Amino acid sequence: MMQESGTEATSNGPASQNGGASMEGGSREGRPKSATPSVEVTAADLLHLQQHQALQVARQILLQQQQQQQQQSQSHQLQSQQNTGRKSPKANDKQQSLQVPVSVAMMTPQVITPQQMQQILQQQVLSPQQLQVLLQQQQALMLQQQQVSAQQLAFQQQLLQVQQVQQQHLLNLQRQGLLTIQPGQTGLPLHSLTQMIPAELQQLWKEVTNAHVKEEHNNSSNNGHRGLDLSSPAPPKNPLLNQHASTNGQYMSHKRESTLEEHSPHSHPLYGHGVCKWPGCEAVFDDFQSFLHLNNEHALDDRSTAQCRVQMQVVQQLELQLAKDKERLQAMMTHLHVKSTEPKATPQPLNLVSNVTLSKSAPEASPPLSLPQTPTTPTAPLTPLSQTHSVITANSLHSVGPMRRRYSEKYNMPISPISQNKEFYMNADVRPPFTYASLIRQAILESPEKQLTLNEIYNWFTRMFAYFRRNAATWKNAVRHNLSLHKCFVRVENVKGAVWTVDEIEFQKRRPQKISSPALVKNIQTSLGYGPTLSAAFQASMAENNIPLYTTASIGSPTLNSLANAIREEMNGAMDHGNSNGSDSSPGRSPLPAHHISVKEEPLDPEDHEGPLSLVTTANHSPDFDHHRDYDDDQGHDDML
DNA sequence: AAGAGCTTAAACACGC
DNA sequence: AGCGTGTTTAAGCTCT
Repeated sequence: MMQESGTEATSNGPASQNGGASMEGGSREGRPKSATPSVEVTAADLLHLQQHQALQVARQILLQQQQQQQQQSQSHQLQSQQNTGRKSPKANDKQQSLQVPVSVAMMTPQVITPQQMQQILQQQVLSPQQLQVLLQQQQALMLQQQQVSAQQLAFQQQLLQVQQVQQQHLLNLQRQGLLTIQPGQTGLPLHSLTQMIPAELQQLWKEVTNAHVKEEHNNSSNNGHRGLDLSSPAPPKNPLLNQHASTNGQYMSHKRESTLEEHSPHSHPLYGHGVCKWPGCEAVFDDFQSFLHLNNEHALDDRSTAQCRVQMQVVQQLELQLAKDKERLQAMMTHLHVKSTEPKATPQPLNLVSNVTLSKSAPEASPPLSLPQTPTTPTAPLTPLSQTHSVITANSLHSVGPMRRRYSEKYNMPISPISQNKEFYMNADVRPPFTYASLIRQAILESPEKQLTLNEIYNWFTRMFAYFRRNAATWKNAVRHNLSLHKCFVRVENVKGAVWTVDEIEFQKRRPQKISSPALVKNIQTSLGYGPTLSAAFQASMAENNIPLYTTASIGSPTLNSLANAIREEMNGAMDHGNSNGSDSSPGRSPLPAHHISVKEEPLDPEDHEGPLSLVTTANHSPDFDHHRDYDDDQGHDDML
């Protein structure tokens, strides 16, 4: 597949200068050497990610299906029950998945739980057809077309609401070039997304659908494979279905119209400021009447369905992220002993605190810095932004990312979240946003004895970062180079040979790089971008936040995410000045060429003390990768040369 | 524009 | 001779 080529290119050899690295690194870094167009790579990677995701989803669905099958015998009985008691029982997963969205949407649109969303999403991710099939099933069961219609309508409404929230994100993404959706072809990306599903997924799908479909639908005999083909309109299997399912065009149009009508004149969730807010569609309409294009352009079809799915995913991710950010905020406030004026979310603020204390150097605990005020303020603004972060799964990211972004390192703030990052970097071929020095330090500090042999350091790199599983010659050379170059790394002769240790004082002395406001602003702008390829900053922020860019779904979020991060960073930066510490080191060149965003993350997860690097693992308190610095730095020596 | 930090590449030395 | 480990130097970038 495309991605393959892209990936391969990347993975190629280190031999050629950056070989693989160059592609990723090169392009990302904007180095002249790499010839690979970053854009292409990005696209390919995205696809790759999408596939991964699709596979996962497929597996999940398969499981669900299996469960369902087991319950098949009961299904018939349940079917009758469905008509009456929907809320109840989850006797039948499948049915539930089908009904949940609908029924829930109708009653309490916003109350849909993540799980429900997930279910819906999963089902849909595979294919719109599946959704349709499900709907058909219901219909067949109910034999009440009206009901079906109502359900779809409700479902759509739900989707619309969700979209309303996320709409902007998608648009931003598009602007960045991540999504090349154009007004006319709103759904292309999505299509590609679903269409790119690998053979493996197809098989899975077949298994699932065949088993399911055959058993339940005699007439659907050969549709099993269709699920994947989102691009093609779903062939009507069920007469009833055809009426609306295939319709997209008309039947749904009617429905949609009614939907529109339901909204007060000139006000529709998908219509704002004279622009159609449908994801990827920025069609301009002078008047609300014209906006009826919604019925034509965004009727129920594969494309729209796929978009809805994506949107749902986005929302889901955002919800998760929001929850996280709330937690983070709470933790921050708790840590700073600031009484929150707002009702914040969950507790568990301790995390942050604990982290701090954990850091060995923490002692100096850096004065919480002068953040005091920040916390409160940020809340409001951040909230919205924070939503952006999509919490995605590690694997989803694509490797295109820019390599190192040191931003986060610069500031003393603990960087992001990370427990997830850990996994993220372990699985995603994404370059961690830290300098080699920082990574090496981390590796050493994580070791029980705070010392490692060169080979152990290598192993740590490969173990913790998928990115370092290739181009060994390149990064190993860099590791050695850094060990020798930086005073902070001390070689100690050992019985067995030599081991490397870290001289924290020296490490802290490293000159920190701060990002001035102007720069920050600039970064933000670029990241918001309107830049062609997904801005490095953007990626960086994602990486640090653990946000994989995965699917197009998350698409929109990143932008905001980076913005949010940038803001946070700025705040941090301000504080930073106070305590300069540079701990962090690393300024490495951020590979992000022109734009970077300094993403600084804050501590969010308790577990993650560290930034992206956080590696994980270390379950033990990691030596504070970042915290450390954060706090230590204050010591005063700082650097700033 | 200069200086600094970082990454990458590469040459070279040493020891096993 | 080959490989791993270390050290250095140099070039190219980005950021301040």
